[in-house]
Amino acid sequence: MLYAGSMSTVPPPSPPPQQPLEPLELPQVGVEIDEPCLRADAARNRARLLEAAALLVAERGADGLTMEAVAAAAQVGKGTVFRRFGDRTGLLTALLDHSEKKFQAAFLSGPPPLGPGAPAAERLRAFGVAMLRRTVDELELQLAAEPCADRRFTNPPRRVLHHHVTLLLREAVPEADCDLLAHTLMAPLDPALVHHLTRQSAMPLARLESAWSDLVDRVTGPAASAR
Amino acid sequence: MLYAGSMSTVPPPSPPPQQPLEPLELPQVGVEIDEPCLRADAARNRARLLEAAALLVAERGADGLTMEAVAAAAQVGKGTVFRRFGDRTGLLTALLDHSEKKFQAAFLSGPPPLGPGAPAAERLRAFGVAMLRRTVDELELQLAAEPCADRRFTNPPRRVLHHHVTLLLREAVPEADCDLLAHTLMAPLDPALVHHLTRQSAMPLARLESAWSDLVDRVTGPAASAR
DNA sequence: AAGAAAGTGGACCGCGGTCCGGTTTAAGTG
DNA sequence: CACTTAAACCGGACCGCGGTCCACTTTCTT
Repeated sequence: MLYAGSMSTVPPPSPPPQQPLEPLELPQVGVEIDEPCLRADAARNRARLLEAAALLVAERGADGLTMEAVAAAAQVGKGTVFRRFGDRTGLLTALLDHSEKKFQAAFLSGPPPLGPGAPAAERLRAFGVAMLRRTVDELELQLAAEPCADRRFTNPPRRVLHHHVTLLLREAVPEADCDLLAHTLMAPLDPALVHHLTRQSAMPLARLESAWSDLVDRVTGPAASAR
Repeated sequence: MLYAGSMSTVPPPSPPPQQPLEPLELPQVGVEIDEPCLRADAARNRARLLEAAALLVAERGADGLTMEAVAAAAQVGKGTVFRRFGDRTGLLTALLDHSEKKFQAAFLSGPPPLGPGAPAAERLRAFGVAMLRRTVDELELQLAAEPCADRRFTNPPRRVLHHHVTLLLREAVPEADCDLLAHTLMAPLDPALVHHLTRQSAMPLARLESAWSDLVDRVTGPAASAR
């Protein structure tokens, strides 16, 4: 439970409560969040849905994953799917949750150079490479799970990654605007871009990796005081 | 006519031809493309549609822009809207076309430092600032017009911008992988990010601008030969 | 046992996108 | 100019999907 992935239900389904301030807590590294602990039937249906979804994706591709289809395959009402996962993106995200947590564990507490122990710049290099590999592996799902426009920077997994990069940057280049720099740095790891480059432009993964490395060098290098 | 904006109909509407190779020519800077020159009624309807669309956006916001609504407002069939603009994104893009062309003209042939005549790094700085301003101005439309995932890097306007940045980078840092670097550099100008930062995080525009400037410095600076 | 909370499911809605029979336009042709 | 014809265009019925809603059922607690 590194960031309270989609193991949990979509926040408070709907009814009364809604903390007025800090509606979304910045996911602290390694924080534990009490899982809502679903009711028996709900948990059963959740499992069935995930299983059915994975099956559907496997045999028809991510585009073939229809909310209605997955509901039918799991012998469950359509409304149940939405109650559990919020929307289509939520379902896709849940499918990626496993790998997401593994990845988080790797860079939060795994062995160097990805995990703590190595110098920041080196960790950044390792981070990009690992991320690229993971993205390529799950390209189809990652692409399908990408939320549309206004939620692209608001979803928890993304915020965890961004937060991590920000911390590393603060260590490597304390004088920079690390928050913004982190956003920039993460751009070449974006699934949509990776897809465009590797699939539509047939660019070898190695080139992406070396470009990432160069980028880290440039960014963590001296802050050319030009201008 | 800088890149054959959406003044033209969606490519060849549908029927027979389809050049097997180079289905989308990289928009050369300043290239002219013969406009299909619509039939009289088609041109009239196109104008009406754009007018109606602009009106609808003005009074109900970009989210209120429905293909059916704009068709009705222009007293035209729904099919016509799709035939003319391909899809919703196409319509939104057409609405932005005017400003797009103006912007292109500014950095392709306008006065320095945005246009030719200034050193590359300086042009890059100007480019980012201008782009940020424009994006903030038309945030709502830009956001709504953003194509989903797999077409985000394939649309002509984006390619023109990317091409331009690539050229400037080649001038400023010939030893780098300028194609990829351009993608990275353009990330902080992405409408979705700008929206997230300025609207959802209340970050002042000035900070984005200065971060851009710093970024250009870092990127065009010495390629720290670490590693 | 009984009430409250949580969960369920399928009818329903709106919108983006497709399709195809009918209509209009524009370029020949006598 | 009148007429013909083929291509371009039009429009609205139609489809599928994502998402909502709410009356009903199941589970949990005491």
